[in-house]
Amino acid sequence: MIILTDIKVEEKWQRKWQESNIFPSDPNNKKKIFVTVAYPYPSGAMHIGHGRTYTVPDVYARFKRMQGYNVLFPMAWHVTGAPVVGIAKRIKRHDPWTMDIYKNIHKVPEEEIEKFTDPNYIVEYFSTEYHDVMTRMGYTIDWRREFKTLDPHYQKFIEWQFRKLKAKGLVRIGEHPVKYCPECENPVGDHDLLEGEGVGINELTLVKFELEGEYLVAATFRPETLFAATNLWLNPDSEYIRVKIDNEIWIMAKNAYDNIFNQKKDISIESGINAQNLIGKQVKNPLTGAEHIILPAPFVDPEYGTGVVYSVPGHAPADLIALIDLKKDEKELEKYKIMEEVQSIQAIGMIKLEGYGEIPAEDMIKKLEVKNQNDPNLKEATNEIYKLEHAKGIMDKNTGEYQGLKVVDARDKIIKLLLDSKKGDILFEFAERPVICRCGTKCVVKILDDQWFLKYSDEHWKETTYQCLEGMKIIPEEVRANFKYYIGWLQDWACSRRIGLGTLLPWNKDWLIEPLSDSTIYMAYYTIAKYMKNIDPEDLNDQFFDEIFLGLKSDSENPYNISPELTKEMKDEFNYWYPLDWRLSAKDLVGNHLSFHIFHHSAIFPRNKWPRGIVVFGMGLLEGNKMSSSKGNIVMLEDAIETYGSDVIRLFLMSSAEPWQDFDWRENEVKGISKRLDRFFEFSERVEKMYGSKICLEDHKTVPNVKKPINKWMIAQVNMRIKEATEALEGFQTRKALQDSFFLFKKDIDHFFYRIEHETEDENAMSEIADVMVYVLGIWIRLMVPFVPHGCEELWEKHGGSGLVSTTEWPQYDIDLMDEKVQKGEEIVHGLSQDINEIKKVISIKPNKIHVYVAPEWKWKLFDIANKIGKPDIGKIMQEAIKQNVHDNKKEIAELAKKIGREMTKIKYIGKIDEYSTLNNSIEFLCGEADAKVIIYDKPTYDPQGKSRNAMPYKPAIFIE
RNA sequence: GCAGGGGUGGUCGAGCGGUCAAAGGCGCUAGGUUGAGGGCCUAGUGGGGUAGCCCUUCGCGGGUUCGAAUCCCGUCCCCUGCACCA
Repeated sequence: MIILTDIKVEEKWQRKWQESNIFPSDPNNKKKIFVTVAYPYPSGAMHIGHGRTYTVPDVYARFKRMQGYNVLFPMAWHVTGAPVVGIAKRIKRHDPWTMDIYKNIHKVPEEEIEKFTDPNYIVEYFSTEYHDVMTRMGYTIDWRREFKTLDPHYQKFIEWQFRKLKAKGLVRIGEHPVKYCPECENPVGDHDLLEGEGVGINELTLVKFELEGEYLVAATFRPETLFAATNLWLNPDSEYIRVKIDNEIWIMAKNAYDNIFNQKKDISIESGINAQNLIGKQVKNPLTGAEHIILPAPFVDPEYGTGVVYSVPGHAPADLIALIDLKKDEKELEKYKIMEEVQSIQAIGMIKLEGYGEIPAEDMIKKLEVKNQNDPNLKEATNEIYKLEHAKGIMDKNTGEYQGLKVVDARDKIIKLLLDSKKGDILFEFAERPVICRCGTKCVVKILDDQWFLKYSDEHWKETTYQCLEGMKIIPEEVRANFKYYIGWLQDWACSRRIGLGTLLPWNKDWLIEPLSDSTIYMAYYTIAKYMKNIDPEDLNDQFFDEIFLGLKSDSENPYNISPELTKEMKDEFNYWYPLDWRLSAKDLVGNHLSFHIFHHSAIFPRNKWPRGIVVFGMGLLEGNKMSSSKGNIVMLEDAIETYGSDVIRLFLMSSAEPWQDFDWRENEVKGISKRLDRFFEFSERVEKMYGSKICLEDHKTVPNVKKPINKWMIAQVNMRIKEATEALEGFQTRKALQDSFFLFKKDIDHFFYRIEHETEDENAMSEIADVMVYVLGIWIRLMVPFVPHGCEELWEKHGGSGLVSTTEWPQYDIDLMDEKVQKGEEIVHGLSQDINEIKKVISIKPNKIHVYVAPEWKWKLFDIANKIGKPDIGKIMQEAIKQNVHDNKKEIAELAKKIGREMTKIKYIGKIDEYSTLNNSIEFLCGEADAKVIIYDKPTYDPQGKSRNAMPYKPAIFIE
C-alpha cells in the first residue's frame, strides 16, 4: 500500500511548488480572481480552527486557478493591538497561568519564552510560525506580498486612509467611557484584568434632588419612575461627602467618588457630611416638584452609583420591602423621629402592566414569595419587574403628559428633559463588579474626552454602505440580513487607543489607531505590497496613494520621489486586481470588521472598486465542545499535520461541514477520512492492475468511446459528479463539492466494480472497462486536487500526467454524456434486482427460475400522454388515450390511468427505454444477484399466474417459481 | 429584551411543495472476500407483510393544497451577536 499522506511526500511537493514558482501571481491577460481571508493576529500558535479558515480560500484559489483564472491569494499579519502587550507584561511578571499556556499549549520553547517580554517579539515569533505551518498545509499563498501591520510602509498607507476619512468629515472627536485603572493610569482591556472579564459598562441617569440649595444625586436605570418616587434612601452607616461640580454642590457617598471623579470635569470634594443628620429632611423631586423624605437604608451600597437611591415602592420590590421593614422598625423610626412620616407613605402605581394590579411590586413579591430584604428571590423579583415593564409597560395615571406612552419611550424623553434642564446627568457604571486590574487595583469607568471616532452613525455614509452591500454576494445569503441590521445599528466607533501596538493617529500623535480600524481596506495594499521592499517609506505620501488607488493626479510637479514607471506599474497592478472578489472571515466579525470593510470601501473607493463578495465562517468544535486554548481544549494544527498529514486535515475540514457551519473535529472521524483517502490512493493501483501496464494519463485525455451500457453509465455518472462539484465550488460549498467528487464518486465506482465483477475473465470486455477506469482516474485526481493537493500530485506524476496537476485544467463536463436514459436504465436493473430480493425475502422460497416481463407498448404510450398533460388529470388522460386508440381494453386503460398520477411522480418519467435489451445486457448480473436463472420476456409467452399484467414502465413484472 | 439563525431517523448532517421512509458520513446487524476476529464490498438499520406492498414518522398544535419535512398561523425549546475587542 502506498502512503501518500506521508509528510515527506507532502514536503517534497511543497518544495516543487515553490521551485516552480506557480503561485505568486502577477497581472496578465487572463481573467483574475482576488480572494483574501482575514489576516491572523499572531499571539499564539495555529490550531485546527485556523486550519479551516485558511484552507477554504486555498481550495477556492486552487479550483479557480485550474479553471484558468489568474488567482491572487495573499497573506499578512495583523500585529497591531493590545493583547500581546498584556501578554508580554504577564510573561515579564512570570504569571504562572500565562507561562503555562505558552509553554504547554502553544509549545513555545523555554529560551524563546524569555524573549516574550517584548510584545514585538511575540508577534514576530508567531507570524514566522504561522508562515511555516501555512506552507506545510500546502497553501498557495503569494508570499512576496507578505507584510506586518507595523511595517512603516503599511503605516503610511493607514495614515493616508485616516487623513482621507477625516477630510471627508467621517472622523470626529468626543468623549467616551472606558474601563480604566487609576493605579496604572491606563485604560484596560479584558486581557489586563484579574477579575471582571467581559463586564459591560452601563449608562445610568443621575437625578438631582434639591436640598437646601444643594443636591442629593441619585443614580437610576429607570428615571421614568420619578413619578412614583416616595422617598430617598441613604445608608446611615456610610460616609457621605459634599462635592463641588460646576458651581453646584452634590451630595453622594464617599466611595462613589472614585468612579465619578473620572467622568466629570471640575470636580472636587468640598467636605464630609453626616448622613444621619440628613435623615428626615425633605428633598424636591426635579420632575414633579413633590417633596420626599430622606430615610435610612442599610442596604444601600455606597460604592454603586452614587450611594444615593430614590425609592419607588410601587414598582421596585426592594424599595417596597425596605419600606415595609422600616415601618415595623420602631426603634429606628424613634431614633430619627420619623414615625408619622414613614407610616403615611403609600406605594404609588404609575405603570400599567397586564396581569398585574395597581402596585406591580406588591404582586411580584407575593408571586415569588419574597419574605424580607435578605431573600434571594428579591433580586429576581426586581429583574422580573424591570424586564416586564420595560417590554410591555405603559405609562399610566400619575404620569401627566407621558400617560399612554410605552415605558421605553417615556424614559428616553425624560432623560432628555432632565439633561436639557440640567436637572439630571449621566453616570457610567460597570454592569457587574468587581472589575479588578491585574495590578490589584479596582477599576473605574473613565471618560476619555479627546477620543476620536469614526462616524458610522453618519446617515449619508450608512446609505452608501447599504448600496455597497446591495451589490455584493453574501455567502451564506442569510447573513445579509445581519449585515443590514449591523450597518443600521453601528454608532460612532472609538478609533483611537492609548495602549497597544499600532500606527499613530497622523494628526494627534498621543493616540494610536485602534486595530480594527487599521484593517478595513488593506486588501488594496496587497496589490502593491510586493513593490515595497525597494521603496523608502518616507517616499510614500498622500499624493502617491491618491494616484495609485484613486487615480488622482497631483497638481504639483514632483509630488513624490518614486519613478513614474514604477508608479504606473503599481497603479496598473492595483487596477488589475481590484475590486476584491471575495473576502472571507469568521461570523463573529460580521458586526465589526466585515461591516467596517464595507463602510470604508464605500467611503474611499469609487463604485467600480467596491468589494464583490463576502463569505462568512462558522466556528470550530472539538469532540462536540467549544475549542478554548485557555482550557487546553484545543488541537494544534502542527500536531495534527504530524499525525495525519495535511491532506487528511484539509479533506476532513472541507468535508465535515460547509464553511459557514460549525465543524466538529472528532478524532474518530478524522481517522475515518484518513482511511478513505488511502482507498482513493489505492484506487489508482487497482486501475493499473486492470489496465495491465503502466498508465500514461497524458495519453488518455479524451473520453473513451464505449458500447456497453454499464460503461456508458459510469461515464455519465462521472460527468454528473463533475457538474455538481464544480457548481458547488463556485459557491464555496466545499462539503457538497466533496460529497459529489469524493463520497458519491466513490460509491459510483464501487457500484461499477460490483457490476462488472463477472466480466473480469472476458478480455474484450475488460479492455473497454480499463479504458473507462483510466478515464475515471484522470478525472478523479483532478477533482480532488484542491482538497488533497499533495497526494494528487504524487498520483498524477506516478501515472504519467504531464506537469504539475495543480496547474492542470479543471475537468470539464459534457452534458451530452450525462445520458438520462443510460442512468435510468441502470436504475431499472438495480431496482429489479432489489425487487426480486424483496419478494424472495417475503415469500421465503428458494427460486429456480425468475420470469421478468417488460411493460407492453400501450402502457408506455399512456405514460407519454400523462407526461404531456402534466397534472394527474385522469379524465383528460382517458380521453386522449381513447382518441389515440392506444389499447383495445378500455377497462385496463382506466385502471392504469387511476394509478398513473402517483406512479408518474414516483418514478420521474423521462420517456421510453428499451427495457428488454437493457435487462438482457445485464442478465449475468441479475442471475448472480438473484442466485437463480432469470429470463426476460418481451411478450408474456410463459406466464402461468398472469403476473405480466403488473408490468409498468421502469418496473418490469416478476414471476418467481 | 432586541436582532439573526435553528429544531429531520442511534448520532452528525442533506433536503426546503410531488422523484421522501427521507442523500452521505459515523455507529450498529447480517452476508461475501480474506492471512477466520483487521480492511474492503454487498445488504439491512421506524413498524408490519407467504409477491415487489401497506401503515406511522421530519419539536408540538392547527391551516392551505389533489399532494407538505418542505408554504402559512400559533406554541415550546435551542444557538449566536448586542461593541470599542482580536
